[in-house]
Amino acid sequence: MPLDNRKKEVLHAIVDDYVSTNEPVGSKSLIERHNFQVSSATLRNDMAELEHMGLIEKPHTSAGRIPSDKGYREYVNSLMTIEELSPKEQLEIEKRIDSSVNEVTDLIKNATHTLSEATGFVSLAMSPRLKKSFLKQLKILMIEPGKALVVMVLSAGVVKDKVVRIPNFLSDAQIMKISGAIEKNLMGKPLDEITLVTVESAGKGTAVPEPLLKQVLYEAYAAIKQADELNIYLEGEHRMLGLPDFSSMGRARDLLGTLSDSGMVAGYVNEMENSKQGADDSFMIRIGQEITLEGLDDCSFITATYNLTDSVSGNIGVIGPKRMLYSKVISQIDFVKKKLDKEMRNFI
Amino acid sequence: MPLDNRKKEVLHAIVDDYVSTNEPVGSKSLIERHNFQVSSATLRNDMAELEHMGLIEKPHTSAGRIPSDKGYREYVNSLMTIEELSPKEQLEIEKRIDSSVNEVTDLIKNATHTLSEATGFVSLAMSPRLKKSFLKQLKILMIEPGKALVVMVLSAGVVKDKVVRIPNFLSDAQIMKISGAIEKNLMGKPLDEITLVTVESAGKGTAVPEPLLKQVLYEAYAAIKQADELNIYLEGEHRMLGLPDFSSMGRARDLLGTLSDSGMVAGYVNEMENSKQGADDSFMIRIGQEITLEGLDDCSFITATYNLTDSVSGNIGVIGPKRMLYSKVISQIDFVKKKLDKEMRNFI
DNA sequence: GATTAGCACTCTATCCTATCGAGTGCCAAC
DNA sequence: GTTGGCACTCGATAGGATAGAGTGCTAATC
Repeated sequence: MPLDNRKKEVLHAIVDDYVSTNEPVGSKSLIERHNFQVSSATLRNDMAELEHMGLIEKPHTSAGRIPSDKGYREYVNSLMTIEELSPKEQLEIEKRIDSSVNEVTDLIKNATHTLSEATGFVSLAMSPRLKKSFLKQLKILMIEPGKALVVMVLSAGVVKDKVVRIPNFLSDAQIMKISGAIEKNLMGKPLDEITLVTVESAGKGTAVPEPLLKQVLYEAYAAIKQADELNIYLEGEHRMLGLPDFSSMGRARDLLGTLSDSGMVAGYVNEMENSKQGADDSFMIRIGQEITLEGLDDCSFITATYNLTDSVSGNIGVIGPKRMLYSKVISQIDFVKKKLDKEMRNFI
Repeated sequence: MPLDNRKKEVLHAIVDDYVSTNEPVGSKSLIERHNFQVSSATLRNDMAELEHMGLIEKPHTSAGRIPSDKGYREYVNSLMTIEELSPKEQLEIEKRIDSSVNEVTDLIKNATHTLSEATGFVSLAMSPRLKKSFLKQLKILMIEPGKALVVMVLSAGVVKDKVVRIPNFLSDAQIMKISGAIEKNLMGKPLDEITLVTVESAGKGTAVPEPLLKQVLYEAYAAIKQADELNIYLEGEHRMLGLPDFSSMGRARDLLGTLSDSGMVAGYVNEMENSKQGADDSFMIRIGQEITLEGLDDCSFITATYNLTDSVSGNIGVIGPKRMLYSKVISQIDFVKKKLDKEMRNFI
C-alpha cells in the first residue's frame, strides 16, 4: 500500500521532530509544531496506520511514536530533501582539509578528521582499493645484511614500502639485479594480476642462486600483496558518548567495543561496497538493524565513494545515531567527498 | 609524622579492599576481612588519624573511607609488594607478542595491544625517541617528475621515509648526486645534530643549480626532522567504559575526549619523561590529580621505559582507574617492557 | 597511654505510594 | 473521511518511611 500524501507528511514530521527533540512524538505536539489542517484525532488514525505498516513504533503503550528502522528508511529513500551546505559550512570544511600534504593517506586522514568534527559523529575512511592500480616502480634497497626495503610506486601516486628479511649472503648488486628484473617485468601490471607465480617468473634469469632468489621473490610478492591491503581510519569515537542515544553505558560500551576492532569495521565496509548492485547510488546507507555489526543497532552508517583514479577508489563516511539529521549529514559527506576527489587530482 | 606499623597495615588494607570491592571501607568490614588483633573502635581511631593526615577520605559523613591520591601514593611508594606474574600469565603475554614482525613499530603496537588486553585498561606506547640515533643510509628516489621519496635507515634498525616535492626539472641523475652527497656527509650523525645548515653544507658541491638544490636540501632536512617525530599508540579506550569508576557518562566522555587527542597525551608523556630526575626509577607513576590532563582525575598513569639501543628508548604503559591493582599492573607492564627489550635486540 | 564497649547520630540507598500528564484507542457524531 | 470526547495506560516524578552501614565521642578498662 503506497503512502498517501498526508501520511508522508506525518512520517516526515515525526522523523523531523524526533530527530530534533529525542522524544517520542505524539499527535498533539505534531499539530502544535506543524501546520496540519486536520485535527489530532485524524493524525492519530494516520499514525495508527503508519504503525501498522511498520514505519513507526511506540516505546510503550502510552507514549508517542518514534520512527522504526523501516520508517527512517522510507524517510531517507523518498521523503527527505537534501540541501546544500551553507557557504559558511562549506568554508569551514574547505579550510580544514589541508591541501598541502604530500601523501594521499594524509589527505584522507585529514578529511576523516574534518568530517567527524563537522558532523559530531564517528567518521571513517577506507584507504584506496589499490588492486586495480599498477606498479610504476619497484625498488629493493639493501638496508643491512639480511634486511631490505621494498619500495613500490603505484599509479595513483601512492608509495608503499615494507621492510623484509632476505638471505644474509646476498650482495647489494644481486639485490639490485633482482629488483630491476621484477620492476621490468611487472611494470604496468595491476596489483590484482600479480601472483606469486608472476613474481617468480619475473625474477628469472638474474643469475642468483635459486633458493636465495626464491626467498627474495617471495618477500617481494608479500610486499606487493601488503600494498593493496585495506586500511581504515576511524575518528571521533568519543563523540558518541555525548549523545543522548548512547547515554546508557551498556550501549556505549558495545558500540565502542565494536568500533575498536577496526579490522572488523573495515571488513564490513568492504562487504557493503561489494554488495553494491545498481552502483548508480553514490551513497551507501545502512540503518539500525540493517547493520550486521554488533552494537550498532542504534546507529546509521553512511558512506560515499571517493575516486583517486578511474579505477581506484575508497570510501568515506559517518557512523552516527540513527536519530540523525540525514539530509545534513549526507550533504556534509558529499561535500567532503567532492573536496577529496578534487584534491586527489594533485596526486595522480 | 611517620606511620606506625598498624596504621600502615590499615592503609594497606583499605586500599586493597577498596580496589577489590569499589566500596568505601568501614572499620567493621576491615575487622571482618583482615586479622587485626584489635577492635573496630581502635581502627576507627587509626582511620581518623589517617584521614587527618590526608591519606584517606570519606565520600560523605556516614560512609566508609576511600584512599585519597596521597593514600594511593603512599601505598605505591612504600606499602605494596610487587609479585611476579604467574607462569600462566607470563605465557599468555609471551604468546601474544609476536616476534615475527619485521619492523619495530609493529612490535611496539603489538606490545601495546597485548598490554591493554592483559590489564583491561588503556595502554599506550611512545615510538622510540630517535634523536640520538644516527643516519646509516639516506636515499632520495625519484618517483616522478616533481616528486621523490626520501628513505632513511637509522641506527636502531628503524626505516623512515617521506614523500617530498622537488622541482620538476630535476633529473634522476641529479637527485642521485644530491642524495649521495647528503648520505656521505651526514652518515653517522645523530639526528639531533642535523640542522638545516648541516644538510645544506652536506649538499654542496653537487653541481646542481643553487635554487633547485636548496629546495631539495630543505625537503631532505624536513624528512629527517620528521623521522624523529614522536608517535604514540593508544589502545583499548573502550575498556574504560566497562569500569564502574567511569560509569558516569560525563567522566567517561571527558576521559575519552582527552585520550582522543593523542598529540596531547604524547606531549604529556614526553614531559613526564623529561622531568624524570633521579632516573633510577624504572617506572613513572602519576596518580589522580597528579596528572595534569583534563578528565584523568580518576586515573593513574604508569609507564616504563623500553630500550631499543643504549641511547634510543621509548615508553610503554597503562592508563587505568586509580582504583587499580597497582602491584599486578606494574608487573604486567614490567613483563611487557622486558619482553620488548628482548625482542628489540633482533632489530638493532 | 592505648584499647575497647557502647551509644547516639548521620546519611545514603531503597522501596513504596500517590500523583501527574502526555498520549492512546475507540466511539459516536458531523 | 474527519472530529470531539472520554476512559484508560503507563512512565516519570516526588514524598516519606525504613534499614543499614558507618562515624565520633565518652567513659571504662588493660
